[in-house]
Amino acid sequence: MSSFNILVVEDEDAIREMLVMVLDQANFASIAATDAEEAQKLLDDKIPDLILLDWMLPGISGVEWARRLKKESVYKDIPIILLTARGEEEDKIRGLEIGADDYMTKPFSPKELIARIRAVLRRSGKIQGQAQIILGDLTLDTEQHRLTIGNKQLEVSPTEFRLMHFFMTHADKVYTRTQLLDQVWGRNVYIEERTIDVHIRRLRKILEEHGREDLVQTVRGFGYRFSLAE
Amino acid sequence: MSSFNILVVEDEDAIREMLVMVLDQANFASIAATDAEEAQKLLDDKIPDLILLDWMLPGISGVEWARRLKKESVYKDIPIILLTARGEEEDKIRGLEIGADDYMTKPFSPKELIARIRAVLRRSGKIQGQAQIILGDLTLDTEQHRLTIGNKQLEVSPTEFRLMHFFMTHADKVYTRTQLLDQVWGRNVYIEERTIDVHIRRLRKILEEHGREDLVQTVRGFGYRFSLAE
DNA sequence: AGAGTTTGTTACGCTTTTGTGACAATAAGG
DNA sequence: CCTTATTGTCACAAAAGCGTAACAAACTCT
Repeated sequence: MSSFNILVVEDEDAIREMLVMVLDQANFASIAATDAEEAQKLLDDKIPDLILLDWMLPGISGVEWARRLKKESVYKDIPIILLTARGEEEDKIRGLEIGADDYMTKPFSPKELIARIRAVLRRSGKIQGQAQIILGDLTLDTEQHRLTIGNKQLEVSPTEFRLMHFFMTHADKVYTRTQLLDQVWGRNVYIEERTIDVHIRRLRKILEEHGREDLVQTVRGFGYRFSLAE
Repeated sequence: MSSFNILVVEDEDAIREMLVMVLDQANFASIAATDAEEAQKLLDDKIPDLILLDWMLPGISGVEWARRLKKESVYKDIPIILLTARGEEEDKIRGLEIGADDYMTKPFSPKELIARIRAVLRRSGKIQGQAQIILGDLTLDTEQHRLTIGNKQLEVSPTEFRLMHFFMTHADKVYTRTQLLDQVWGRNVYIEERTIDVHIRRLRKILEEHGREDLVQTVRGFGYRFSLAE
């Protein structure tokens, strides 16, 4: 995996250093700034693949700077992950509104951070995941965002697509509802486990309409399994 | 589904007791200490699967102790979840550097705690034992949650699966009904011992339907033994 | 703003699972 | 061979787990 360049904008020394360290360990190259002005200079020098941006910054705030970036065509495609100490929903919504690609609430584990960075890079097309997952006559194309069975295309909702994507990349293994929530919805989501059942039901219905009956299997007392077998 | 051993280090009595109680209910075995020194002794005695560590401790602080642990190869792989009171945000960040695996801010819900513990154990790979247990032509796959004999799949209930899992991982040894209840059902479950007999019967029936007669053997006066021999 | 989708939650009914008591069968020991 | 302790088997009721529909909230897209 080639190295990516990540711009860290964070005014607190301890946190900034920690971030750089974590990134380094995960084989990301990083450049760091303590405020928006400094960051802007680095940006002019070299366009990074991703920006880790603190919400609160001296001078121009992180959000404000991000908003400006997203308006300029040169920068608007750089993915931004916002960092904030407060886990308030309001901030999150505002952050995502201005076009941030993800949002991390401090404190976060290094592993989670890295995972999110990868996810964002993947989404923005910088990391090429496997574009097509093929299982039997099922094909899920992440680039085209299409799910086909044979040559027929299935109409699935975003959640169904993600669920299907997870299943197809983790076939034959049983997952509990909790695990599915973690993996498909995200770790810090607060959703009833029974909701999974409903989504499974919807997925099954779509699959049934195309003649596939037993792809999603119930393992009573444990969870669900996606498998071509049996 | 063997129980995990969790070391709780917390100086406030009420919280520590609450933790132990919650863990117990979730079928985790726990040992508790009130300070780092005491915890170290317990650690020397037996390596736990996870440590729940209060940030603030009398004497050596939780962070300091954690840092030391992470430097010693014997201990460095034990996952640590730090517990902190609200309003120590900054400190928590610093805790990341020492390699804690997660954080919990007091007060937290038992549900959340258990969820995080599971997540950490899952990440660190401890929750996944050996995926496949193979004994002769019997295969039990915990990931796929399948039990096969030759290439035929056996339809077993959750309890039967757990029982079979225990038997296959503890073949050739005799277990009393009490032991089986403890190991397969859980320590704090109160069930009649004769119930075991019924489950054994059900298991035998399924095995018989697939031509295996004497896998589960009665040792009169003691209990049952699972064995391929005889 | 409004129509149509998507998504999460809840409630209800059905099926499977599970624990238990009753009784039959079996083993042990004099 | 008879008595007693132990185990095997069955049937049943309670509980748990799951599928499904219906509803409401949130989100999209024009």
